[in-house]
Amino acid sequence: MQRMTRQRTALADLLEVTPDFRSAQQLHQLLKDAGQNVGLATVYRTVQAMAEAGDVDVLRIEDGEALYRRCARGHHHHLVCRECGKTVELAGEAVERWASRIAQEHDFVDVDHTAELVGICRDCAARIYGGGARA
Amino acid sequence: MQRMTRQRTALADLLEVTPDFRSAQQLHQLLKDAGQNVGLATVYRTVQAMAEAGDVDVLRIEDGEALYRRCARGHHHHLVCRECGKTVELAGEAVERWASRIAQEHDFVDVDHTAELVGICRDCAARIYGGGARA
DNA sequence: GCATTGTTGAGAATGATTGTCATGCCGTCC
DNA sequence: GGACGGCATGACAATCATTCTCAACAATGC
Repeated sequence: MQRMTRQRTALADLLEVTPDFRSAQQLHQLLKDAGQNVGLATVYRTVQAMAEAGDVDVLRIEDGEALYRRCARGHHHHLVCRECGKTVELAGEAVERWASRIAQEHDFVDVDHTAELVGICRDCAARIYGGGARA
Repeated sequence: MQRMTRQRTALADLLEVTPDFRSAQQLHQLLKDAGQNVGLATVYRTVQAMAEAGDVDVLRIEDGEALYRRCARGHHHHLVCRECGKTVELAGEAVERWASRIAQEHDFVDVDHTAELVGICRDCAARIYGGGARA
């Protein structure tokens, strides 16, 4: 049984109002800043349970650190701004089709796939490149 | 300038004959087993340099550990068997088109993407599922 | 050969994540 | 309302991949 504790409520509430991907360490700090003391181990445990339950998405950045974010149920992908963290959820049917076609072509079964896009959003591009066009 | 040292040669030779993704720790152990003592730090440094140069591919497994593998030059994706590690390199033009279309739709620039497929190859499927069909 | 300078390696340091286990609190039953 | 059983918590230790440090080393150019 999943008990609804103060800690889990606090973390769920925090994720509800946090639009960007955050590490477990960051979430722990944010809770502390908000006066909600929640143990680091509890943050890790809870966030992992939520990931398994499909309530949050997990993203691994370049150095292997795990980032979490509240997400819509169901399979989808992301487009993330590497500057500000702004995230767009993608249905990505084209990717599903590609993955299943490749799997068939090579006689693979039970094929899962990961597909993430990382770029720079319009606002950050304007700020960084001074509004100039850039491919 | 890049000097050709005994250590780099040994690592390059090892990667040349290693078809599957291996962690830096594993590569270090394999070198030791082969009588080629190469420091762990050197393995990490060398493998990272090779990754930057595009001579090896990097793959992050679920727990964040980095795996390396000799690869063809140029951008491509992978289809990996989660049982035996068998790897197929994919040109994946469909993914490139999808990524660039999504980037345009959302006004993102400088968009990189990752896309990896993980499944079970025909041989392993036959071994595991007893040769029966399975989607 | 010899100097120059990038490279190596042993071990310490880092930092995220996980394990430990006594204590605490939620849900339940009375 | 109050007791109880057991999952949940948290402070801290432990783990483990990866990076750092820096003196000793060895390619390369001459």
